[in-house]
Amino acid sequence: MAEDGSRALADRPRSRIQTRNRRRILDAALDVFSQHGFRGATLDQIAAQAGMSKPNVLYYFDSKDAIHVTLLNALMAEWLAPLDALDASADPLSALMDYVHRKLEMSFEMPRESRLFAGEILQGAPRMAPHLDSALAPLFVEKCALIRGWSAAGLIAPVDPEHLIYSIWAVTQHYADFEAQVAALTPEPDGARARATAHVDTLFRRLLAPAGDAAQTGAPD
Amino acid sequence: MAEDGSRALADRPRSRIQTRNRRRILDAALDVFSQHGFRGATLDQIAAQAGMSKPNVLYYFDSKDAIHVTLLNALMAEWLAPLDALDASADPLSALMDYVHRKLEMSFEMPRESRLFAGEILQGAPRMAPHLDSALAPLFVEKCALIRGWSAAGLIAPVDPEHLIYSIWAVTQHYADFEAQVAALTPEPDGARARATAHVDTLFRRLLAPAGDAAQTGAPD
DNA sequence: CAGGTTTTTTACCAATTGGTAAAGCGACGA
DNA sequence: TCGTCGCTTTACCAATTGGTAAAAAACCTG
Repeated sequence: MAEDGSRALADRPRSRIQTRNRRRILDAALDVFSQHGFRGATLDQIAAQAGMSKPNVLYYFDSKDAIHVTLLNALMAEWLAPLDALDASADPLSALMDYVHRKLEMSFEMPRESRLFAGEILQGAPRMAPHLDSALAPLFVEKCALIRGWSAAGLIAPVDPEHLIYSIWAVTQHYADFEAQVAALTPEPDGARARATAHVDTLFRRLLAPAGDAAQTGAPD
Repeated sequence: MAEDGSRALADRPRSRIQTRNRRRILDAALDVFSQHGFRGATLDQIAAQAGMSKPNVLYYFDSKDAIHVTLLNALMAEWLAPLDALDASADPLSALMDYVHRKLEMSFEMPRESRLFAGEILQGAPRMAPHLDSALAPLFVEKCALIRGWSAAGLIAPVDPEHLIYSIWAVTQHYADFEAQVAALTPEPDGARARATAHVDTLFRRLLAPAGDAAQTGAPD
Protein backbone atom coordinates (compact mmCIF):
# COMPACT_ATOMS: atom_id res chain seq x y z
CA MET A 1 0.00 0.00 0.00
CA ALA A 2 2.46 2.56 1.19
CA GLU A 3 5.71 3.02 -0.65
CA ASP A 4 7.42 1.41 2.31
CA GLY A 5 7.83 -1.81 0.41
CA SER A 6 8.47 -3.75 3.58
CA ARG A 7 8.39 -7.46 2.96
CA ALA A 8 9.03 -8.60 6.49
CA LEU A 9 6.33 -6.94 8.53
CA ALA A 10 3.52 -4.72 7.38
CA ASP A 11 3.55 -1.07 8.31
CA ARG A 12 0.98 -1.48 11.05
CA PRO A 13 2.17 -3.79 13.76
CA ARG A 14 -0.42 -6.18 15.12
CA SER A 15 0.59 -7.92 18.28
CA ARG A 16 1.50 -6.25 21.54
CA ILE A 17 5.01 -7.57 21.29
CA GLN A 18 5.47 -6.15 17.83
CA THR A 19 4.60 -2.63 18.85
CA ARG A 20 6.82 -2.93 21.88
CA ASN A 21 9.84 -4.21 19.97
CA ARG A 22 9.44 -1.86 17.06
CA ARG A 23 9.30 1.00 19.51
CA ARG A 24 12.40 -0.28 21.29
CA ILE A 25 14.29 -0.54 18.05
CA LEU A 26 13.30 2.92 16.91
CA ASP A 27 14.31 4.43 20.21
CA ALA A 28 17.65 2.65 20.12
CA ALA A 29 18.13 3.70 16.51
CA LEU A 30 17.41 7.30 17.41
CA ASP A 31 20.18 7.10 19.98
CA VAL A 32 22.67 5.54 17.64
CA PHE A 33 21.84 7.40 14.44
CA SER A 34 21.82 10.79 16.14
CA GLN A 35 25.16 10.06 17.73
CA HIS A 36 27.08 8.55 14.84
CA GLY A 37 25.14 9.48 11.71
CA PHE A 38 23.65 6.98 9.32
CA ARG A 39 26.80 5.40 7.99
CA GLY A 40 28.54 5.58 11.33
CA ALA A 41 25.78 3.64 13.02
CA THR A 42 25.83 -0.15 12.92
CA LEU A 43 23.05 -2.64 13.25
CA ASP A 44 24.95 -4.31 16.05
CA GLN A 45 24.96 -1.08 18.03
CA ILE A 46 21.25 -0.60 17.47
CA ALA A 47 20.54 -4.20 18.38
CA ALA A 48 22.65 -3.99 21.53
CA GLN A 49 20.99 -0.74 22.56
CA ALA A 50 17.59 -2.27 21.94
CA GLY A 51 18.54 -5.37 23.94
CA MET A 52 18.08 -7.90 21.18
CA SER A 53 20.02 -9.72 18.51
CA LYS A 54 20.81 -8.26 15.13
CA PRO A 55 18.76 -10.79 13.14
CA ASN A 56 15.88 -10.07 15.44
CA VAL A 57 16.11 -6.40 14.60
CA LEU A 58 16.01 -7.35 10.94
CA TYR A 59 12.91 -9.38 11.64
CA TYR A 60 11.09 -6.16 12.46
CA PHE A 61 12.70 -3.93 9.84
CA ASP A 62 13.84 -4.93 6.40
CA SER A 63 17.10 -3.10 6.53
CA LYS A 64 19.17 -0.47 8.23
CA ASP A 65 17.86 1.92 5.65
CA ALA A 66 14.27 1.08 6.51
CA ILE A 67 14.87 1.87 10.16
CA HIS A 68 16.32 5.22 9.26
CA VAL A 69 13.52 6.15 6.90
CA THR A 70 10.87 5.02 9.36
CA LEU A 71 12.46 7.14 12.08
CA LEU A 72 12.64 10.19 9.86
CA ASN A 73 9.02 9.85 8.78
CA ALA A 74 7.78 9.18 12.27
CA LEU A 75 9.49 12.21 13.74
CA MET A 76 8.86 14.65 10.93
CA ALA A 77 5.35 15.57 12.02
CA GLU A 78 6.36 15.99 15.64
CA TRP A 79 9.29 18.12 14.65
CA LEU A 80 7.19 20.38 12.45
CA ALA A 81 4.28 20.65 14.85
CA PRO A 82 5.29 24.04 16.28
CA LEU A 83 5.51 25.61 12.85
CA ASP A 84 2.20 24.06 11.95
CA ALA A 85 0.69 25.63 15.06
CA LEU A 86 1.78 29.11 14.01
CA ASP A 87 -1.40 30.88 12.98
CA ALA A 88 -3.30 34.12 13.11
CA SER A 89 -5.32 33.37 16.22
CA ALA A 90 -3.24 35.42 18.64
CA ASP A 91 -1.50 38.66 17.90
CA PRO A 92 1.37 38.19 15.45
CA LEU A 93 4.28 39.08 17.66
CA SER A 94 3.11 36.76 20.42
CA ALA A 95 2.46 34.01 17.93
CA LEU A 96 5.96 34.28 16.52
CA MET A 97 7.58 34.51 19.92
CA ASP A 98 5.59 31.49 21.02
CA TYR A 99 6.96 29.66 18.05
CA VAL A 100 10.48 30.68 18.91
CA HIS A 101 10.12 29.57 22.49
CA ARG A 102 8.53 26.27 21.59
CA LYS A 103 11.27 25.56 19.09
CA LEU A 104 13.96 26.39 21.61
CA GLU A 105 12.31 24.20 24.17
CA MET A 106 12.29 21.34 21.72
CA SER A 107 16.01 21.74 21.14
CA PHE A 108 16.60 21.26 24.82
CA GLU A 109 14.07 18.50 25.29
CA MET A 110 14.65 16.57 22.08
CA PRO A 111 18.29 16.96 21.13
CA ARG A 112 18.45 13.52 19.58
CA GLU A 113 15.74 14.33 17.11
CA SER A 114 17.38 17.62 16.28
CA ARG A 115 20.70 15.96 15.60
CA LEU A 116 19.09 13.23 13.56
CA PHE A 117 17.61 15.78 11.21
CA ALA A 118 20.73 17.90 11.24
CA GLY A 119 22.89 14.98 10.22
CA GLU A 120 20.52 14.07 7.45
CA ILE A 121 20.42 17.60 6.05
CA LEU A 122 24.14 18.04 6.47
CA GLN A 123 24.77 15.15 4.13
CA GLY A 124 22.48 16.51 1.48
CA ALA A 125 19.24 14.98 2.76
CA PRO A 126 19.67 11.84 0.64
CA ARG A 127 16.71 10.07 2.21
CA MET A 128 14.61 13.07 3.11
CA ALA A 129 14.49 15.11 -0.07
CA PRO A 130 11.03 13.83 -1.03
CA HIS A 131 9.67 14.74 2.39
CA LEU A 132 11.27 18.14 2.20
CA ASP A 133 9.35 18.81 -0.96
CA SER A 134 6.07 17.16 -0.06
CA ALA A 135 5.67 17.92 3.63
CA LEU A 136 7.90 20.80 4.61
CA ALA A 137 7.82 23.01 1.54
CA PRO A 138 4.04 23.62 1.45
CA LEU A 139 3.93 24.37 5.15
CA PHE A 140 6.90 26.66 4.74
CA VAL A 141 5.44 28.77 1.96
CA GLU A 142 2.10 28.95 3.77
CA LYS A 143 3.68 30.34 6.91
CA CYS A 144 5.87 32.66 4.92
CA ALA A 145 2.79 34.17 3.34
CA LEU A 146 1.22 34.58 6.75
CA ILE A 147 4.27 36.37 8.10
CA ARG A 148 4.55 38.51 5.00
CA GLY A 149 1.00 39.65 5.59
CA TRP A 150 1.71 40.61 9.18
CA SER A 151 4.79 42.46 8.09
CA ALA A 152 3.00 44.34 5.33
CA ALA A 153 0.20 45.28 7.73
CA GLY A 154 2.70 46.76 10.13
CA LEU A 155 1.81 44.34 12.90
CA ILE A 156 5.45 43.33 13.08
CA ALA A 157 8.55 45.07 11.81
CA PRO A 158 9.51 44.52 8.17
CA VAL A 159 11.26 41.19 7.75
CA ASP A 160 12.12 38.64 5.12
CA PRO A 161 9.81 35.80 6.14
CA GLU A 162 11.83 32.96 4.68
CA HIS A 163 15.07 34.05 6.22
CA LEU A 164 13.33 34.83 9.48
CA ILE A 165 12.31 31.20 9.70
CA TYR A 166 15.80 30.09 8.79
CA SER A 167 17.15 32.25 11.59
CA ILE A 168 14.74 30.82 14.10
CA TRP A 169 15.66 27.30 13.12
CA ALA A 170 19.36 28.08 13.15
CA VAL A 171 19.47 29.79 16.51
CA THR A 172 17.25 27.35 18.35
CA GLN A 173 18.58 24.12 16.92
CA HIS A 174 22.10 25.31 17.49
CA TYR A 175 21.76 24.48 21.15
CA ALA A 176 21.04 20.85 20.33
CA ASP A 177 23.17 20.31 17.24
CA PHE A 178 26.27 22.03 18.57
CA GLU A 179 25.77 21.02 22.16
CA ALA A 180 29.31 19.70 22.38
CA GLN A 181 30.68 23.12 21.49
CA VAL A 182 28.32 25.03 23.73
CA ALA A 183 29.16 22.71 26.59
CA ALA A 184 32.86 23.28 26.04
CA LEU A 185 32.48 27.05 26.02
CA THR A 186 29.70 27.53 28.58
CA PRO A 187 30.55 25.15 31.39
CA GLU A 188 27.82 26.16 33.81
CA PRO A 189 25.08 23.61 33.42
CA ASP A 190 22.34 25.43 35.32
CA GLY A 191 21.87 28.97 34.17
CA ALA A 192 22.78 28.20 30.59
CA ARG A 193 19.31 27.29 29.47
CA ALA A 194 17.69 30.30 31.12
CA ARG A 195 20.24 32.64 29.61
CA ALA A 196 19.78 31.07 26.21
CA THR A 197 16.05 31.57 26.49
CA ALA A 198 16.44 35.19 27.52
CA HIS A 199 18.87 35.93 24.73
CA VAL A 200 16.85 34.28 22.00
CA ASP A 201 13.78 36.12 23.22
CA THR A 202 15.62 39.43 23.06
CA LEU A 203 17.07 38.69 19.65
CA PHE A 204 13.78 38.04 17.92
CA ARG A 205 11.77 40.55 19.91
CA ARG A 206 14.07 43.37 18.85
CA LEU A 207 13.92 42.12 15.29
CA LEU A 208 10.16 41.85 15.14
CA ALA A 209 8.85 44.58 17.42
CA PRO A 210 6.85 46.99 15.26
CA ALA A 211 8.54 50.36 14.71
CA GLY A 212 7.60 52.90 17.33
CA ASP A 213 6.92 50.20 19.87
CA ALA A 214 8.75 51.13 23.03
CA ALA A 215 8.73 47.54 24.28
CA GLN A 216 12.46 47.05 23.89
CA THR A 217 13.48 44.34 26.27
CA GLY A 218 15.92 45.57 28.84
CA ALA A 219 19.31 44.28 29.73
CA PRO A 220 19.34 40.51 30.22
CA ASP A 221 21.51 41.12 33.25
CA MET B 1 58.19 16.72 17.92
CA ALA B 2 54.52 17.44 17.61
CA GLU B 3 51.99 15.08 19.08
CA ASP B 4 51.11 14.04 15.57
CA GLY B 5 52.94 10.77 16.05
CA SER B 6 53.20 10.23 12.33
CA ARG B 7 55.62 7.47 11.56
CA ALA B 8 55.36 7.61 7.79
CA LEU B 9 56.24 11.17 6.94
CA ALA B 10 57.22 13.98 9.22
CA ASP B 11 54.86 16.87 9.74
CA ARG B 12 56.78 19.20 7.48
CA PRO B 13 56.94 17.87 3.96
CA ARG B 14 60.27 18.27 2.21
CA SER B 15 60.13 17.64 -1.47
CA ARG B 16 57.97 19.50 -3.96
CA ILE B 17 56.06 16.36 -4.74
CA GLN B 18 55.27 15.78 -1.09
CA THR B 19 53.69 19.16 -0.58
CA ARG B 20 51.73 18.78 -3.78
CA ASN B 21 50.41 15.34 -2.97
CA ARG B 22 49.64 16.11 0.63
CA ARG B 23 47.70 19.14 -0.50
CA ARG B 24 45.82 17.03 -3.05
CA ILE B 25 44.91 14.48 -0.45
CA LEU B 26 43.73 17.07 2.04
CA ASP B 27 41.60 18.77 -0.57
CA ALA B 28 40.07 15.49 -1.62
CA ALA B 29 39.53 14.55 2.00
CA LEU B 30 37.78 17.85 2.64
CA ASP B 31 35.39 17.01 -0.16
CA VAL B 32 34.70 13.51 1.03
CA PHE B 33 34.64 14.11 4.78
CA SER B 34 32.38 17.13 4.51
CA GLN B 35 29.98 15.20 2.32
CA HIS B 36 29.79 11.89 4.13
CA GLY B 37 31.15 12.52 7.59
CA PHE B 38 34.14 10.77 9.06
CA ARG B 39 32.82 7.25 9.23
CA GLY B 40 30.89 7.59 6.02
CA ALA B 41 34.01 8.54 4.12
CA THR B 42 36.29 5.83 2.76
CA LEU B 43 39.94 5.90 1.91
CA ASP B 44 39.09 4.65 -1.54
CA GLN B 45 36.87 7.66 -2.14
CA ILE B 46 39.55 10.02 -0.93
CA ALA B 47 42.19 8.28 -3.02
CA ALA B 48 39.99 8.36 -6.11
CA GLN B 49 39.19 12.02 -5.60
CA ALA B 50 42.87 12.77 -5.14
CA GLY B 51 43.72 10.80 -8.25
CA MET B 52 45.96 8.25 -6.63
CA SER B 53 45.89 4.78 -5.15
CA LYS B 54 44.84 4.03 -1.59
CA PRO B 55 48.23 2.73 -0.45
CA ASN B 56 49.77 5.84 -1.88
CA VAL B 57 47.49 7.96 0.24
CA LEU B 58 48.62 5.96 3.24
CA TYR B 59 52.18 6.68 2.27
CA TYR B 60 51.56 10.34 2.97
CA PHE B 61 49.30 9.94 6.00
CA ASP B 62 49.45 7.26 8.61
CA SER B 63 45.75 6.60 8.75
CA LYS B 64 42.33 7.85 7.87
CA ASP B 65 42.22 9.33 11.32
CA ALA B 66 45.45 11.24 10.73
CA ILE B 67 44.03 12.82 7.59
CA HIS B 68 40.97 13.95 9.47
CA VAL B 69 42.90 15.39 12.36
CA THR B 70 45.36 17.15 10.07
CA LEU B 71 42.47 18.70 8.17
CA LEU B 72 40.76 19.89 11.32
CA ASN B 73 43.94 21.43 12.68
CA ALA B 74 44.88 23.03 9.40
CA LEU B 75 41.49 24.68 8.96
CA MET B 76 40.88 25.70 12.53
CA ALA B 77 42.93 28.88 12.36
CA GLU B 78 41.40 29.93 9.07
CA TRP B 79 37.93 29.29 10.37
CA LEU B 80 38.51 31.31 13.52
CA ALA B 81 40.31 34.17 11.84
CA PRO B 82 37.27 36.46 11.65
CA LEU B 83 36.59 36.14 15.36
CA ASP B 84 40.24 36.72 16.05
CA ALA B 85 40.07 39.91 13.99
CA LEU B 86 37.24 41.27 16.11
CA ASP B 87 38.80 44.04 18.16
CA ALA B 88 38.31 47.53 19.50
CA SER B 89 39.94 49.38 16.65
CA ALA B 90 36.75 50.47 14.92
CA ASP B 91 33.51 51.42 16.60
CA PRO B 92 31.87 48.44 18.31
CA LEU B 93 28.73 48.14 16.20
CA SER B 94 30.69 48.25 12.96
CA ALA B 95 33.21 45.79 14.29
CA LEU B 96 30.49 43.33 15.21
CA MET B 97 28.62 43.79 11.96
CA ASP B 98 31.86 43.30 10.08
CA TYR B 99 32.32 40.06 11.92
CA VAL B 100 28.80 38.96 11.05
CA HIS B 101 29.29 39.76 7.39
CA ARG B 102 32.66 38.08 7.19
CA LYS B 103 31.26 34.97 8.83
CA LEU B 104 28.31 34.88 6.49
CA GLU B 105 30.59 35.31 3.53
CA MET B 106 32.68 32.39 4.71
CA SER B 107 29.60 30.20 4.88
CA PHE B 108 28.92 30.89 1.24
CA GLU B 109 32.53 30.67 0.12
CA MET B 110 33.69 27.77 2.24
CA PRO B 111 30.71 25.47 2.76
CA ARG B 112 32.90 22.37 2.87
CA GLU B 113 34.86 23.66 5.81
CA SER B 114 31.68 24.65 7.59
CA ARG B 115 30.17 21.22 7.13
CA LEU B 116 33.37 19.51 8.18
CA PHE B 117 33.30 21.30 11.51
CA ALA B 118 29.56 20.90 11.85
CA GLY B 119 29.77 17.17 11.39
CA GLU B 120 32.55 16.92 13.91
CA ILE B 121 30.68 18.92 16.53
CA LEU B 122 27.43 17.14 15.80
CA GLN B 123 29.00 13.85 16.78
CA GLY B 124 30.34 15.20 20.02
CA ALA B 125 33.63 16.55 18.72
CA PRO B 126 35.48 13.29 19.42
CA ARG B 127 38.67 14.44 17.71
CA MET B 128 38.36 18.14 18.31
CA ALA B 129 37.64 18.45 22.01
CA PRO B 130 41.26 19.29 22.88
CA HIS B 131 41.33 22.07 20.30
CA LEU B 132 38.03 23.40 21.52
CA ASP B 133 39.54 23.83 24.94
CA SER B 134 42.99 24.99 23.94
CA ALA B 135 42.37 27.18 20.89
CA LEU B 136 38.73 28.20 20.78
CA ALA B 137 37.87 28.65 24.44
CA PRO B 138 40.48 31.33 25.27
CA LEU B 139 39.62 33.31 22.16
CA PHE B 140 35.95 32.97 23.00
CA VAL B 141 36.19 34.28 26.54
CA GLU B 142 38.45 37.10 25.40
CA LYS B 143 35.97 38.31 22.82
CA CYS B 144 33.10 37.85 25.24
CA ALA B 145 34.80 40.18 27.67
CA LEU B 146 35.33 42.70 24.91
CA ILE B 147 31.68 42.63 23.93
CA ARG B 148 30.56 42.77 27.53
CA GLY B 149 32.58 45.96 27.92
CA TRP B 150 30.96 47.54 24.89
CA SER B 151 27.57 46.56 26.16
CA ALA B 152 28.21 47.93 29.65
CA ALA B 153 29.50 51.19 28.19
CA GLY B 154 26.32 51.62 26.21
CA LEU B 155 28.13 51.49 22.88
CA ILE B 156 25.87 48.66 21.84
CA ALA B 157 22.54 47.52 23.24
CA PRO B 158 22.62 45.18 26.24
CA VAL B 159 23.32 41.62 25.12
CA ASP B 160 24.55 38.33 26.46
CA PRO B 161 27.95 38.13 24.76
CA GLU B 162 28.28 34.37 24.77
CA HIS B 163 24.88 33.74 23.32
CA LEU B 164 25.33 36.57 20.87
CA ILE B 165 28.30 34.75 19.43
CA TYR B 166 26.37 31.50 19.37
CA SER B 167 23.62 33.26 17.44
CA ILE B 168 26.04 34.67 14.93
CA TRP B 169 27.58 31.27 14.38
CA ALA B 170 24.22 29.59 14.14
CA VAL B 171 22.62 32.00 11.70
CA THR B 172 25.59 32.32 9.39
CA GLN B 173 26.71 28.72 9.30
CA HIS B 174 23.14 27.62 8.76
CA TYR B 175 23.43 28.64 5.11
CA ALA B 176 26.30 26.22 4.59
CA ASP B 177 25.38 23.39 6.93
CA PHE B 178 21.72 23.22 5.95
CA GLU B 179 22.24 24.17 2.35
CA ALA B 180 20.23 21.18 1.18
CA GLN B 181 17.21 22.39 3.10
CA VAL B 182 17.60 26.02 2.09
CA ALA B 183 17.96 24.97 -1.53
CA ALA B 184 14.79 22.89 -1.29
CA LEU B 185 12.80 25.77 0.19
CA THR B 186 14.34 28.76 -1.59
CA PRO B 187 14.73 27.63 -5.17
CA GLU B 188 15.93 30.90 -6.66
CA PRO B 189 19.70 30.64 -6.86
CA ASP B 190 20.46 34.28 -7.56
CA GLY B 191 18.83 36.63 -5.11
CA ALA B 192 19.08 34.18 -2.23
CA ARG B 193 22.51 35.23 -1.11
CA ALA B 194 21.74 38.93 -1.26
CA ARG B 195 18.52 38.46 0.66
CA ALA B 196 20.30 36.36 3.25
CA THR B 197 22.88 39.06 3.68
CA ALA B 198 20.24 41.75 4.04
CA HIS B 199 18.26 39.76 6.56
CA VAL B 200 21.22 38.80 8.70
CA ASP B 201 22.34 42.40 8.70
CA THR B 202 18.91 43.54 9.84
CA LEU B 203 18.69 40.85 12.49
CA PHE B 204 21.89 41.74 14.28
CA ARG B 205 21.67 45.47 13.67
CA ARG B 206 18.31 45.63 15.39
CA LEU B 207 19.65 43.52 18.21
CA LEU B 208 22.78 45.55 18.74
CA ALA B 209 21.85 49.11 17.88
CA PRO B 210 22.22 51.19 21.04
CA ALA B 211 18.95 52.35 22.59
CA GLY B 212 17.79 55.71 21.26
CA ASP B 213 19.62 55.13 18.01
CA ALA B 214 17.20 55.87 15.21
CA ALA B 215 19.20 53.83 12.71
CA GLN B 216 16.62 51.11 12.39
CA THR B 217 17.15 49.50 9.04
CA GLY B 218 14.13 49.81 6.82
CA ALA B 219 12.28 47.14 4.90
CA PRO B 220 14.65 44.67 3.26
CA ASP B 221 12.55 44.80 0.12
C1' DC C 1 75.41 5.91 -15.79
C1' DA C 2 75.77 3.70 -10.94
C1' DG C 3 73.61 3.54 -6.54
C1' DG C 4 70.78 4.93 -3.21
C1' DT C 5 66.45 7.21 -1.98
C1' DT C 6 61.76 8.51 -2.71
C1' DT C 7 57.41 7.44 -4.71
C1' DT C 8 53.96 4.24 -6.63
C1' DT C 9 51.86 -0.05 -7.64
C1' DT C 10 50.38 -4.85 -7.00
C1' DA C 11 48.81 -8.22 -4.14
C1' DC C 12 47.06 -9.22 -0.04
C1' DC C 13 44.84 -9.54 4.79
C1' DA C 14 42.00 -9.37 8.99
C1' DA C 15 38.14 -7.20 10.84
C1' DT C 16 33.76 -5.26 10.34
C1' DT C 17 29.22 -5.01 8.59
C1' DG C 18 24.63 -5.55 6.39
C1' DG C 19 22.04 -9.27 5.53
C1' DT C 20 20.33 -14.44 5.05
C1' DA C 21 19.04 -19.43 6.10
C1' DA C 22 17.30 -22.32 8.85
C1' DA C 23 16.59 -24.41 13.01
C1' DG C 24 14.62 -23.83 17.80
C1' DC C 25 11.18 -22.15 20.87
C1' DG C 26 6.81 -20.80 22.79
C1' DA C 27 1.90 -20.14 22.92
C1' DC C 28 -2.45 -21.22 21.42
C1' DG C 29 -6.39 -23.61 19.16
C1' DA C 30 -8.38 -28.08 17.58
C1' DT D 1 -1.44 -34.27 22.00
C1' DC D 2 -0.40 -32.37 17.80
C1' DG D 3 0.37 -28.84 14.42
C1' DT D 4 0.77 -24.16 13.31
C1' DC D 5 2.19 -19.63 13.62
C1' DG D 6 4.85 -15.85 15.51
C1' DC D 7 9.15 -14.77 17.63
C1' DT D 8 14.19 -15.61 18.60
C1' DT D 9 18.67 -17.57 18.13
C1' DT D 10 22.70 -19.74 15.97
C1' DA D 11 25.54 -20.08 12.27
C1' DC D 12 26.96 -18.23 8.35
C1' DC D 13 28.22 -15.29 4.10
C1' DA D 14 29.78 -11.88 0.67
C1' DA D 15 31.21 -7.32 0.30
C1' DT D 16 33.54 -3.53 2.06
C1' DT D 17 37.18 -1.29 4.39
C1' DG D 18 41.39 0.27 6.87
C1' DG D 19 45.78 -1.06 6.59
C1' DT D 20 50.38 -3.80 5.29
C1' DA D 21 54.36 -6.07 2.62
C1' DA D 22 57.15 -5.87 -0.73
C1' DA D 23 58.35 -5.38 -5.32
C1' DA D 24 58.68 -2.10 -9.09
C1' DA D 25 59.32 2.29 -10.92
C1' DA D 26 60.81 7.01 -10.87
C1' DC D 27 63.92 10.26 -9.24
C1' DC D 28 67.97 12.37 -7.75
C1' DT D 29 72.96 12.88 -7.01
C1' DG D 30 77.58 12.22 -7.74
